[in-house]
Amino acid sequence: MATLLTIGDAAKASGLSAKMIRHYEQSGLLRRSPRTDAGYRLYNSEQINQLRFIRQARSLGFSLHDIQSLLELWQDPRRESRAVKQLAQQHLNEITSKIAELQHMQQVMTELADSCRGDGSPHCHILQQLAKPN
Amino acid sequence: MATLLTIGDAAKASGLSAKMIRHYEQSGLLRRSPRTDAGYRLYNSEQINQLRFIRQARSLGFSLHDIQSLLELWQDPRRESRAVKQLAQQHLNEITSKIAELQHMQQVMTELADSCRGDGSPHCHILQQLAKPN
DNA sequence: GTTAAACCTTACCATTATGGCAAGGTCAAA
DNA sequence: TTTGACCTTGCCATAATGGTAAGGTTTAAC
Repeated sequence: MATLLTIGDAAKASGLSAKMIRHYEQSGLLRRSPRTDAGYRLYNSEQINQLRFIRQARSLGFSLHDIQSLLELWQDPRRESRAVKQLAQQHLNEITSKIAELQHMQQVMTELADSCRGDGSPHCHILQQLAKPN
Repeated sequence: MATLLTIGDAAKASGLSAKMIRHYEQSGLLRRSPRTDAGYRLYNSEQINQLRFIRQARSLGFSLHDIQSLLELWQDPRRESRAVKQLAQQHLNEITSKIAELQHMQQVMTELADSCRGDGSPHCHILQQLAKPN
């Protein structure tokens, strides 16, 4: 039984918002979905799987652009896993860079926060540091 | 000697782009700067210091919204360092959250990447995992 | 059978920080 | 005077998501 879901139910089933599902369709990530006579979008289980795929990839931080590639690879029986792994590795590298950047901020911010009394006096090492010419 | 710089030189002196300096002015972060008769913006050393302050706060990841507060505190001789520290601590918490989130992605992505052969075969654990109903 | 709630549709606006481009004015040096 | 390097404003774009508004549809209750 090809159960067809409207967008609200598809959203619940996939964990995405209806708003985003429409957006993905409009930006070419998803094919234009079949409609009822009234124009309501309808989703079958295959499409729900695709939505879940997108949600999981998003939760790993993949961009929609990368997800488009991942979807194409997923649906291509002649793909080479090399291509998938390369995308994954690139994304991993970006994640690692961002972590490093944030950790640097974290370190400096921790030092700054520790060096500020945080009381009723105006003296504040944080502001002093930010104001330093450097 | 109150040396006055045009926006390009102010940009070089502060490490910001001219575009962003204009944007900061337009969004209310900076007071509208004095102009020449021809309408060119002019910056004195105090304003250059303010620009540097902004750049350093940006490099620590503070939002422009927070920077507005920091600038106000900086310029208020009756500030309480408590207020500054609170902003810093909040920002630090956000950084820490983002790091945690990214580290989670990093861990999952590492496992996924490791589980993919990355060769010419179509078999790919990464795609399998993304496609899993979960 | 009508009505009301809960859906759905599209379209537009907002966010955040930054960059690009275009059309045009200004200034300085050759 | 011309030219190149500036400056101006204004508009558009990015990425992913949310909000709102105006209006059509479906379903359940009365």
